[in-house]
Amino acid sequence: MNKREAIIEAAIELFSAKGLNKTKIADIVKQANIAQGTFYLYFSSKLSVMPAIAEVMALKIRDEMDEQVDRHEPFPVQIEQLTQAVFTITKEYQTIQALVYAGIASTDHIRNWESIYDPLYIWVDNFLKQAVTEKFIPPINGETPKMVIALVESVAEQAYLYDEVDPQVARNKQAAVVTFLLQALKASPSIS
Amino acid sequence: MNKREAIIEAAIELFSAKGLNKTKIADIVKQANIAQGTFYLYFSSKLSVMPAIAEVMALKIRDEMDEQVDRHEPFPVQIEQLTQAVFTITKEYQTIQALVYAGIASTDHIRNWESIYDPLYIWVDNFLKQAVTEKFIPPINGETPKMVIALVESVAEQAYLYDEVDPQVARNKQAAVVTFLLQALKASPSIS
Amino acid sequence: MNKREAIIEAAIELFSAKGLNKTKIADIVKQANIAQGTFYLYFSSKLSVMPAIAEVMALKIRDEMDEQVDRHEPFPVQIEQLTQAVFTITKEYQTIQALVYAGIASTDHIRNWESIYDPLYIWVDNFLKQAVTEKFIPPINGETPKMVIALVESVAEQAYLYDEVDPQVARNKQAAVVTFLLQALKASPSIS
Amino acid sequence: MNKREAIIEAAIELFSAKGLNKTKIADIVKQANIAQGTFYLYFSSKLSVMPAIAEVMALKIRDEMDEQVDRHEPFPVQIEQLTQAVFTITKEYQTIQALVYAGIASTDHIRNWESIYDPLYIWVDNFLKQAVTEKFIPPINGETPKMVIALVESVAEQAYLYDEVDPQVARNKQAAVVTFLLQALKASPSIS
DNA sequence: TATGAATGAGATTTCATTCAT
DNA sequence: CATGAATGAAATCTCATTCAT
Repeated sequence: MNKREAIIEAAIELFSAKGLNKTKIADIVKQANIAQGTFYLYFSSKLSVMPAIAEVMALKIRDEMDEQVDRHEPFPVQIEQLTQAVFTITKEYQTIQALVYAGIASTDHIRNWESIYDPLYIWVDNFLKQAVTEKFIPPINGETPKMVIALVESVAEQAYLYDEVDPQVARNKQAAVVTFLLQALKASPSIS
Repeated sequence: MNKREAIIEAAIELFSAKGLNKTKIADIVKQANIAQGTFYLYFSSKLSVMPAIAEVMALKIRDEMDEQVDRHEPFPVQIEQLTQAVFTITKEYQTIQALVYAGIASTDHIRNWESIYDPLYIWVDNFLKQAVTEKFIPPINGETPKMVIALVESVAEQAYLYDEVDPQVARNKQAAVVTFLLQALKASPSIS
Repeated sequence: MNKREAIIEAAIELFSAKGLNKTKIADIVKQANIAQGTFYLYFSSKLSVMPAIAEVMALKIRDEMDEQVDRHEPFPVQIEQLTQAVFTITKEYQTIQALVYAGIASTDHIRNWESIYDPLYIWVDNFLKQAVTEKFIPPINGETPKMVIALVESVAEQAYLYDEVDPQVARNKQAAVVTFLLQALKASPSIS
Repeated sequence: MNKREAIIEAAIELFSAKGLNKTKIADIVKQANIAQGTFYLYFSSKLSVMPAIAEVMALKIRDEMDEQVDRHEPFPVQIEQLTQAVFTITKEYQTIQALVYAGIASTDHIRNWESIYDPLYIWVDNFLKQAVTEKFIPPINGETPKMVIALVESVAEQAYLYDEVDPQVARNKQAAVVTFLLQALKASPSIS
């Protein structure tokens, strides 16, 4: 079994559950079933795992979108599917997005951090451009993909972090963000 | 002199400058000019200061909005002023904003998060409702104020977090978020 | 209300319940309903309360003996009543006897510590001498009173400290110590 | 070299010399020649060393008895030798004995106290049973071994705890406890 | 590569004591 | 006499990191 991946997986799980500060390297190695010293063969410190985590998380969201979004559906449905993908991942991995920020804030500017999120940005960018091509929405600004992701992630976090118990609350928030997004993107009313 | 406030102020200053992990309680008490033990009369740990900081930050943003937004201007201008307020505070307290987010998310004092941000939510809610009254925008969803804040904060963080030197980038992002917001709110085109 | 006594009473209760080390002066003053600083008007330190406690405890045991022992009963019954008195107090104030030792061991030899226990020794000494006079037992050694007290206290502590749950165990131990004592004192078989 | 044993040995030495409160964990690790953190690999706190110390002390007393008691001597002599063993160890480890007692009573690790003293109880139990077999004493109660130990330990502590300079006092107490015990055990008068 | 006991610097935390009110 | 917030020295404890195996 790949120990590097085991570390990343363990770190994601523990950071999600206990937060960055309360997770000790001792916890990570225990969870990953490796020896204390082995950690340092793959990473130089706790924070140095963060970029790898961010990368994995970005891919998880992208793949979830890829899986859930059906390009044959009307555009508003696709938008709903897209938000659903983010909500699903956020629910499973709680606060990882905030932790990524924490990682950035705690580090002395990691190079090309943004590029780690590129696969996700590119996917959403393509998604929106195709919608433009298909005349579902008017041409978009270059910042739009990032804003779409940021918005949906923020709402998803608020849905699961603070209101966790009631699933209806999450559904309301998701509906609201879908509407908000469709308006922001000036989506043509679907013919349905 | 209020020692509790001195601690919060010192913590904001030091967390901004050195980050959460590199700031020691010893640093905070030194900065606040109090004894080591006095810290524990007011807070139980370093992280337990975060909610108080979040409260202060929410008020800072609200007050900045209150100051910058001119209700006599056309609505799109007001939206620009509102985003400007968030960008101003985010720029000044770069890391604190991410830290509030992540720091709080990393602890278990999260429960009252929503109430901490209430003053800000209420301000934006009133702001939008007045815009509805004045027919600048159609009636809004209850989740809209939170989405507006979340969106603008996310974009502002992305603008300033990554050590980007170019101020033009921030300006672009701000312009993009203003446009995005106006569309999402279905603001009537200003007459200008 | 007498604050000095309030402190002693609070200390007995807390030392019994939490032990010497885990009891803080802050706990004592809280329990005694006085201010932190007030403690130092009556005692110079936590340990300096110990002699006062020992004094109170010795008197408690003596008074309990005085109350329970009926001089008109046959001697073996009186011995049983005497042990009963010790068991009663030990049960109520758990480990105080051991704590008194701890106090001694933690201090740099308190003067005339033994004299604090004098009232109890004297009572038992008188009790035994009367039994000698009444020919219940042959003449006793000067150390006997202390040995009687030490033995009964030790057994009582073992009864309540480690075997606490089962009341039958305590009863067995008490019966055993009564028999043991009667033999040690060479008590004449009672006529019953 | 076994670090756990080094810690226990160092703790015994230092608690004897300086008492429980004045002995710091820093002192123990220095004496044991290990690093500060290593202490916590073996014990969770200063007090949690006490049960281990108690175990060692019980074994010391048992071994001393085993060495001093000569089964070929008349029974009263053996009893004297047995008490002598306790007095010897108590004199050598004055404060430790009281500390074991009080220290253990002050914590919550008490549960296994009886099992810790088991080796000693078993030795005395065997000793007394052999005396029964050899008709030196009539059959004994199950509690008797514990009472014998408790009594002799209490008297020995009283003899040495209060800094009494006069060795004659200790000798008197020992003689008294021997007589007391022989009577309690209903030992047949030796033929001498 | 992999291990995990050991390290020890440096962090957090405690709490007896003081002192201005 | 009484108070209790403030103190800060000194303690406990943590945990990232190392290194001999």
